[in-house]
Amino acid sequence: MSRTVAKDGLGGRRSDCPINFAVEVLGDRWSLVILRDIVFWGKRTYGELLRSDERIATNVLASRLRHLEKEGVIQRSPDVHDRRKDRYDLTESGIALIPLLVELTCWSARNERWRSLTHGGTEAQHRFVAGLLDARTKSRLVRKVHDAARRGSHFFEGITPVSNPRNK
Amino acid sequence: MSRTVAKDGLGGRRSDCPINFAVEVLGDRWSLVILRDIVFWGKRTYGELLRSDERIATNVLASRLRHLEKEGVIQRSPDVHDRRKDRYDLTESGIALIPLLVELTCWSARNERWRSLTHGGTEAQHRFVAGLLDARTKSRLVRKVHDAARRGSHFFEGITPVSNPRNK
DNA sequence: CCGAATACTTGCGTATTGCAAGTGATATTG
DNA sequence: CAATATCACTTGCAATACGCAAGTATTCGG
Repeated sequence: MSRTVAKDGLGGRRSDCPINFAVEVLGDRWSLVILRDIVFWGKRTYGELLRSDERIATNVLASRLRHLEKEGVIQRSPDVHDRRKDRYDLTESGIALIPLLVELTCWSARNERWRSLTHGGTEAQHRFVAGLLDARTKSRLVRKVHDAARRGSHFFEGITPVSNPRNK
Repeated sequence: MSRTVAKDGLGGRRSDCPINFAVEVLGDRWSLVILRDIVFWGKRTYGELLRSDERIATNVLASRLRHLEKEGVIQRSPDVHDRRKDRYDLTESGIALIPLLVELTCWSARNERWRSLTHGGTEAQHRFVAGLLDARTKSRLVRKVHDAARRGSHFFEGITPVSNPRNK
């Protein structure tokens, strides 16, 4: 018996368009920010994700995590060492989002409105963003982020983040 | 005199993160769908954009167009041939979003949940999506979409779209 | 056993989206 | 030139999503 899909064949989606599909999975104010924290900073628990620079509300985080799990982008599992905790790991489909996250970064990196903001963060972050402006370096970086994710690790491994000044 | 920015240097943004920046510009249920119609189908007027496959509500379209204009992604101008109409054209910043739109398409193209939907559309659309699965073809396609946009044209020029069966 | 940590839920106010109808200006038709 | 159609919206209202503060159940460490 195959997966249940409405008789229009769209399974409740607004259309069969691949861009619309991605928008229905990721098109909100938080999903991609959550995935950023998982991919680049290795956050894996609810509490870690809650402490994002952008200060996501606790009920919204819960709602987005369920959504992303339902869409097959992340997978929840109990933490074996601490039974209070759950882990949220990327699925294959989630790992496949890395080029998209890089492309978002790349677009902002070339955007004047973004560049005119005050930028904090670590040296590693600045070098990453600067590297994306060169095509060769960029594809090398995508591979690195990808490899880290496959190892169950994350890109800024070993780097201590510097938090948003607003959150002091 | 420089553009006014709040004293935190973030100009009202939630953080200085480039991914968050892109999310604040594009992270909603409609912005990328509107840009898809402009880039791939050459829609330029309010009425054309209103007739999207996904059936955007008229007030929401008005709101999103103002938002995208304010964010510098599109530019509004009166139609010289018909004074009832306005044109919405991509800015440089909007053209720079093409790789992102392609990446969204690419992710869905590899996603089983998307592939299991019933797919309509034209032969040209199917060939485009299939082409994205090969890296060489993909970068050639990005260039083609880009070139069309620079000419003030669009990728599926001359192709008549087939509409969503839901909208009959 | 007890206080702290963790992953949530609940309640409530505001903002965004969805739906249907209406409006004023311009273009087209007879 | 008058009637009608087209076009880009606006308005009103309901439903959903988001933001904020507080509370709860379970587990951990001591």
